[in-house]
Amino acid sequence: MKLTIKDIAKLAGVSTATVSMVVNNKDERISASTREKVLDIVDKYNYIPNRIASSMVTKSTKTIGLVIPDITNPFFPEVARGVEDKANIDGYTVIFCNSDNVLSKEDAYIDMLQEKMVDGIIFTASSRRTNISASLQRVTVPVITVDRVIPNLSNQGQIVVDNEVGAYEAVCHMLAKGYKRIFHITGPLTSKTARDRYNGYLKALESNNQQPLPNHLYEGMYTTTWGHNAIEQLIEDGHDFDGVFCGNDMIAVGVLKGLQKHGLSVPTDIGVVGYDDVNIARLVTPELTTVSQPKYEMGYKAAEMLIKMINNEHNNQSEYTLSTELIIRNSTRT
Amino acid sequence: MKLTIKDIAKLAGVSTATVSMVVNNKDERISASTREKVLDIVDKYNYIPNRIASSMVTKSTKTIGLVIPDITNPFFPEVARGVEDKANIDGYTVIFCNSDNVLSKEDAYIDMLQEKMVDGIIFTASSRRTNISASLQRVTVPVITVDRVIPNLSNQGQIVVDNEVGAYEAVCHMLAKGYKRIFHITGPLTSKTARDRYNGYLKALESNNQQPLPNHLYEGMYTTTWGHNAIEQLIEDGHDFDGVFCGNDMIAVGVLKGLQKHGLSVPTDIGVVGYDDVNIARLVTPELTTVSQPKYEMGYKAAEMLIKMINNEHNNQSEYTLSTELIIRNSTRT
DNA sequence: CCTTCTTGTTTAAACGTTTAACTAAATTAT
DNA sequence: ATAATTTAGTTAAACGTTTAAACAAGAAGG
Repeated sequence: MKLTIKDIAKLAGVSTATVSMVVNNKDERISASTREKVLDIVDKYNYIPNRIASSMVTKSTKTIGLVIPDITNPFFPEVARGVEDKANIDGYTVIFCNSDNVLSKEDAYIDMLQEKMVDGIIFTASSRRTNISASLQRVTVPVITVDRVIPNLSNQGQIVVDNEVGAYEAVCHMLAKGYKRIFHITGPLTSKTARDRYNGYLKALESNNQQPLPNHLYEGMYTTTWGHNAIEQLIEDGHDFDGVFCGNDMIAVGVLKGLQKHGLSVPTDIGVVGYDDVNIARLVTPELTTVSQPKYEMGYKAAEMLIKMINNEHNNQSEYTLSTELIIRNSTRT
Repeated sequence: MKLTIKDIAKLAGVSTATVSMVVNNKDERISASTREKVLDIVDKYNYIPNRIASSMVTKSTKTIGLVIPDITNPFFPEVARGVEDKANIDGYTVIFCNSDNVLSKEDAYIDMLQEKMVDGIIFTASSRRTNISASLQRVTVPVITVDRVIPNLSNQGQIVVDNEVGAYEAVCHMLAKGYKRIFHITGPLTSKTARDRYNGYLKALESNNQQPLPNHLYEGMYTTTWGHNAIEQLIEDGHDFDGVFCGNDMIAVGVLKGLQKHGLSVPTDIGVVGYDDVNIARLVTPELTTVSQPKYEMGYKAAEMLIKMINNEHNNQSEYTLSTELIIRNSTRT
């Protein structure tokens, strides 16, 4: 039988107000003896306050929603962990939702979260989301978008990463190591993220006085399979190349496999650089040189910013830019 | 301004009961015209029902808690995804919690989930949890333990995997391929999981008329680092070996790296087998032969079982055993 | 000794739903 | 025409908290 505050009040011979005050440490005005009496009963009967009921009156659920494409994608566990850690520190709880980058699923989740009265939402939207939807329009709580921006959404904070600089540095590194004919294999250029990386690549070539090669761009998916296919294609196309800069690590791993299959040695013949620095990057052979994104920090900062917005300690339209770090391993020459 | 059911009722010129009935499709007794009138207003004003308030009266939050050690461990994202998918199908929402295998964190989360009135909990407990804690004792909702069992916990369903058979088959495969001196590198034997795998290993030797080698067991952590260290140690110890069966894939990856460093070729000189079949297994070189655990299905089944228990469609003390599958890749001879 | 403060506690309304019990009107049965 | 039944909707209590306002009793001030 679950005990309520009323039961405890009766057992302790006080009012529910008193019990409420002592269990919430709002007990400046409560005498020490009463406090102890109440606490004894609470302990003895294992009283568990019903936060649903408190939420009704306080209008705060201490819950935030996290909408990501897919926790199974190695990029997201760390982000999620960052979110959860910061949330937990501040007494928040995280509801997590996998949208598979499907707009209708995203919207359904947004509605669900609103119904559950979350205090705020952290959202990595599909790159196909070109404008605000009805569900998003209904959102009244603060939203932090991470790595993606939702056009026309108010009450939005943003966590972004400087992808252009990250890509720029990576490609400069390749050029510095003597790779001269570098191709770019990437995911869909519909996302700003992908375009920024591509631009960084182009700028690096430019500032090293190189013309981009003809047909230097292979656009596909963010998967190992695509990486593998793309490099096969590239070889088949008869291109003369000695480097490939990849849109993410999964692609790079596929590229590594493809090159290996064709007996091309990395890093001696060909240099390969990935993006993200997922755990796999350190485990493949050769270990992958890659641009590390601060995944955990992205999640952590997102939660931090969101909580500040929830508490009105933060202006409503703000942006936080994190930077990347080039991790040099063994898929590029030393 | 957020509208409540009262506002909608007033706008539609009906009672809140009527609105409630139509938005919940309990409207057999409502006339078509009234229903339409209400629905129009609901649409027009973007009414979002407050599920917190409903929960108060229905005593069901349609929320479940998921407590795992660490989403960052590549084993768990798939489990979590399985849970979330099934939960979502049935209209449940998932609160996720990372315990880092720390008992006090586990307990704190269990308490928190109870306070938030979750309808049930899915729990992968630390292997150090040898008995039921005060927090667990307070739990009144159903709990499904996955891959771990909590002694003396009532109202518990269990999802387990037949690890002994999985290990047995793996080691039999190695023996069949001609590996004769197989060592076992694993994580802490405090968990039943680890012990079952070890027993499977021993049984396989036995049924192939082999004595276990002296000092055949290296017990450490479930990490790449430990795998690497252990194999170094093993080599240093001067053991004559031609195979290693690993407690999980992370260890196996470390072993692969160590072997490579010492110029030992896999699978020709040495056979290596992992356990779990995390995504990395397919990406290392050589691709890892491993025992696949049905991770997604474990999560999915756990959610399914939990939801059945919540709806009292399932007996309270039940167990579901899933089986493993040996995935033969290139770290063992063909 | 009366008034005013202070301290400690209680009262009761409010939060936004659901739902059992009730009612009024319309229909059917007798 | 009246009673019984059906249909369509309403009323009001309940869920378990928090918290502003009220209150009672004792202490201090004049």
